[in-house]
Amino acid sequence: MKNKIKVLRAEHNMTQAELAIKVQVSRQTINAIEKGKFDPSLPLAFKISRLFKLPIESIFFDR
Amino acid sequence: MKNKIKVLRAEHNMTQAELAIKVQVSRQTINAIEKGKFDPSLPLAFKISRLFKLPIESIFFDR
DNA sequence: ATTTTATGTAAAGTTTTATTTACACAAATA
DNA sequence: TATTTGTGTAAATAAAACTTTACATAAAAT
Repeated sequence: MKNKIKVLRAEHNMTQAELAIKVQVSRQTINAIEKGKFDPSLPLAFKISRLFKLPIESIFFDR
Repeated sequence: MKNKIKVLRAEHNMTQAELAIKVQVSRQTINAIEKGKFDPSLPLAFKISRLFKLPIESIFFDR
């Protein structure tokens, strides 16, 4: 599953570490998700979605 | 995290077993998610969302 | 030129999600 | 009444998400 987190971070001038703190995970977790190493849990996807004020479907792509 | 899967199943006249087959998980996984024992993975949430043709946010509720 | 900041990555370990097998029970049906 | 169907649940296990610690590197700032 791909995602637009890196772009959204750039648009919001936010580092991986800053985003990690805001959604309460480790920086490595954000990095891994951005790099496609694994998918976020549903609750984490919701947190990211709310932070950027965008629907989950417009941030994460299943296909 | 709560969800409306049981209601959506009812509306679509679908058993837990049928839904399980359609989204390719075990019946017990569907039951556990309906009963709130755990949250689905993001890919599974997407599958359910596509099946019922509804946004993830209208099926799953973080708060 | 040196230090700081941001990112990438790796290994070991914990927690959460999902599977498999199995059984109990109620309601519908034969 | 006996059987089938749908649901709830449990224990053992596997797989995936996430943490922690740690190190490497490139770019930006001092």
